[in-house]
Amino acid sequence: MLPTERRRVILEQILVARTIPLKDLAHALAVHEVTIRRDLSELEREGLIEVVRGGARILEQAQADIAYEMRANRELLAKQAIAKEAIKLVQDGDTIALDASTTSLEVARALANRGRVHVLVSGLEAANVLAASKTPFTVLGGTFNPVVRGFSGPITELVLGKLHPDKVFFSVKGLSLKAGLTDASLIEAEVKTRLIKSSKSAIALVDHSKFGVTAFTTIIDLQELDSLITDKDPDASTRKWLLGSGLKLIVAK
Amino acid sequence: MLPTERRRVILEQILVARTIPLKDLAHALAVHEVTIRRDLSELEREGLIEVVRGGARILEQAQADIAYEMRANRELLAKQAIAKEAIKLVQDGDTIALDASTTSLEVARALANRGRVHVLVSGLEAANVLAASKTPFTVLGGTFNPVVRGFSGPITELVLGKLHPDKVFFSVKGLSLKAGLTDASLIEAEVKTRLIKSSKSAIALVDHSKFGVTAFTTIIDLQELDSLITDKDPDASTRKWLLGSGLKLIVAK
DNA sequence: TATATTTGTTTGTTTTTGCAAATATATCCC
DNA sequence: GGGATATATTTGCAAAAACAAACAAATATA
Repeated sequence: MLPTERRRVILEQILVARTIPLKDLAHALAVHEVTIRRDLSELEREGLIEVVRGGARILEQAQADIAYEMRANRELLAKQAIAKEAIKLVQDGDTIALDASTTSLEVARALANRGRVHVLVSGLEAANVLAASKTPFTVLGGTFNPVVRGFSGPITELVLGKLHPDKVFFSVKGLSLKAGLTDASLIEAEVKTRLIKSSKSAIALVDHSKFGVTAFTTIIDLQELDSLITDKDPDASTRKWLLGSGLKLIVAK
Repeated sequence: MLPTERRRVILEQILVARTIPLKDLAHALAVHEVTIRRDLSELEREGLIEVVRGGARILEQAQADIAYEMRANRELLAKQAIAKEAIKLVQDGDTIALDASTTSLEVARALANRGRVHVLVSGLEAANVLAASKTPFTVLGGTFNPVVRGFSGPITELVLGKLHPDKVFFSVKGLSLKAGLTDASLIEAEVKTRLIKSSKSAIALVDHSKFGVTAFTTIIDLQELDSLITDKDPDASTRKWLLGSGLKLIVAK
């Protein structure tokens, strides 16, 4: 088990148990106590927990942040740049829907202090971020999917049938000429598709690492997309293809 | 139990009871009296309490500060004891619904490592706890209510109309002879009422601090309740009234 | 292969805890 | 009030647990 993974598990345990003996952690993770001790002081240094004699305790104020901090965020800068562009499209009074992606999470963070919008989220971390702010928001119900840390399934679809947000921001796993916008799992793709179809305007958030990637299943046709925000100019042929379908291409600097 | 946690409990007990015999603490926490004594002098050294013969007393000046710090964990031991009893009622394969109360949050923590159940939650913290565990769960959708940190509103009700959990655990603000089970806000009460009506079995979680309290609005009639779990024996007349309506009264030790 | 990082082991120190004896304080009874 | 008695507190000590530091081994990385 990787050290970062081990620390993530430790955080999970502490989140559930609130306070936990060092011995239990060492036993559960099958490593020496010294290792756990070192992990704990590292986590304490990050301000996530408090080390006490015999173990560790959760910091009440960090409780909601922990789930978010647990995620290694790849391409964070790119996602933040994209999120910054995304909220420029938001107008007062809008209802904004966000999928459960990490890019949308950055949009949630950017929206958090904006006010005068209502947000519809399908991801747990986004809910935590917004709960910590004053932004009103609604959670799509549904069964929790640990992989994407979002909600999906029949309940989600039931709710989506009733709601019609003004704009939906969503991310994808891949963007390629041959397959269009693709995602890794059918269930998640289904939620995204429904979100997009129910909303008045759909904006895809696609960082450059997704260019040329074809994931498992196609989400929607390009024609249904209103805008696409990315952080780097795509190559000429992709660019031509994108613009050809009439969408607005926004490249964050 | 970790030493720091023990001291927190001591402080909480003193805060609740204002003055408490040392013997009771030693017995409740299952440690030697001298240990409690040493804890007390430590707390006294921190200026939080005053040690008196036979026990300790809260310092009026510190009371406000402590109360704030402990609000989140108030009656934690009682809630944990109740939660422990609650999960004894859970059977493999059950679908369990939890309201957004802090008592139900403790039930979520207790359920977290149990497995073989599906949980339906209406509170954000419970969702975070279950997400950190391996327990499958579904979130009722709805608009976030910052006061209770849970979801409510038309979306919640839409979802509740479709779901029928086996057992619902819920907490109340007050339990009194004249008004029955009461809660503080209409919106939250509405969610609870719906949850209870949609589920096959309703179990109220009522710690002793709720006895004799009448909050704003009545949730349900006692007749609709299957069980009531508490941490202290209610007085004779309340007890008679409760048992008279045919419910099962469980007192956690 | 060499270097850096992580993990485990050993050893010594500190802290915590329980027990018991000694001391202090309250309580009762006359 | 003056013991006698009971109860509470303090103190010293030893066992156990937790911790820190230094070093060795294993693993990963260049």
